[in-house]
Amino acid sequence: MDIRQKIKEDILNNQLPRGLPLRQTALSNRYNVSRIPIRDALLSLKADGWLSPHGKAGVMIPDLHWKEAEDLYLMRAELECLLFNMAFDLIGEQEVKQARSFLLELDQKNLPLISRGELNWCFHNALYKVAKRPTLQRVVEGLNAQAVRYLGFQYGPLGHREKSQNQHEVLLSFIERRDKSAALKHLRQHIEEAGVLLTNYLKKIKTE
Amino acid sequence: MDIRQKIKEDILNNQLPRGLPLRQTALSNRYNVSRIPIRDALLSLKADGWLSPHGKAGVMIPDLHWKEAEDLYLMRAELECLLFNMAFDLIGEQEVKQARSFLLELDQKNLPLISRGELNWCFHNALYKVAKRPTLQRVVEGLNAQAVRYLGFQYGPLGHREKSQNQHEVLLSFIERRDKSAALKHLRQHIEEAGVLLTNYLKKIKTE
DNA sequence: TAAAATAAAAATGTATACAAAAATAGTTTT
DNA sequence: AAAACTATTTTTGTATACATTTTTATTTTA
Repeated sequence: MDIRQKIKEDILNNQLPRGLPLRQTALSNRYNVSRIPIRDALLSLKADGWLSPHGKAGVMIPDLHWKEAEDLYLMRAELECLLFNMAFDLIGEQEVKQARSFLLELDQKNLPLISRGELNWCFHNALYKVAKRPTLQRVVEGLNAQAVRYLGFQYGPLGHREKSQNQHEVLLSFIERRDKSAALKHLRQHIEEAGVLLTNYLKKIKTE
Repeated sequence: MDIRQKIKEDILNNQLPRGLPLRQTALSNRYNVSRIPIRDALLSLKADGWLSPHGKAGVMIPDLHWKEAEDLYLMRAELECLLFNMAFDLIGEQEVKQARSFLLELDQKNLPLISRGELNWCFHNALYKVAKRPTLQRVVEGLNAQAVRYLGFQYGPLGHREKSQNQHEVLLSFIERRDKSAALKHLRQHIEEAGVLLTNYLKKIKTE
């Protein structure tokens, strides 16, 4: 597996220090590769919002912040509805079937967070991809990837797994009935609700 | 100046071959640096949508496509209105003044395209930044940076410079009158109009 | 002749070595 | 004692060298 992915997992599982600078040499020892691929990974993760600058040259793992979560979910709501709207008429049985298969995988317990994030994106993307809008799709994919940093709360203290799965099912049923406006409205609510729950939780634990 | 920026300029000015793979060695000779910083720049530009994959490992300069332009401007319209809405009540004389100074710079003739792109972003950002929403701002900045690839059309055959400048002025006057809903509506129209003009033009020259 | 397989080449990816820059510790000065 | 400067150490950035992969050209086979 590639370094970038390993670092993301280690960030999610709190295996790397938060706030302190990540040292390329230390990471190159940890993952048994030279500094070059480490450097690549750090630059790339910084560009994707998984790392932030530390001082003039270093990078660090940024804190999770309600403002970031809120922004990510606000953007997801707007852009995914835009994309879903473009896709809707082109979604066929094929896509619904594929989406359902990802849903089934998501039902597994003890799935690593990063896999949950990927599968969740695969579900949504199975519906979006028929729109054939690569640029919009790429941005939306990036937002979903960033939101993964917050998944520990959703599947942990917020216990949002079951509700989210139900909403996914309902979305598919609206699609099968070809009820576009209901599907759109439901998708927006699905995203907004997750965002509000997460944001409020983050605000709360901040003040405590 | 850093390599990344130079490559962007050379892409805009058609100094590099479109569609063909960009060879790291060739670029390292062209810019008189080793392959490592070239590689960094190519990876980073690929992540930002300025380059696309070519084959299994290489990168190339992607064609300009109406679909991409349309997506970029649709996203800009949604997200910038979101951000502007958050910023509006916090925009003071300071910010309007700063925005106007960028507008003045944009009035210069014979400004390189890449500078026009930067100044245009600076104008918008001068208004957005008071919202203090780094995540949303970063995504919007990325969209603006991608849209720069299409600026050659806007300032060339479309001759959209003057109109755009007028719209910027009108936006500032709505802000000074503290007319939020008019300002918001106008910002959306400003972005959507630019998008529609660009998209239609790209569609047209495609079929000719 | 076209397709598949193989061999040669050229390109990218990674490791190590070195240069430049940044961070730290120590010293001096006020 | 605090601030400012200097020297040292550490860290990142870049160059060169090597390994691996990918691409291209050639040959073989159907």
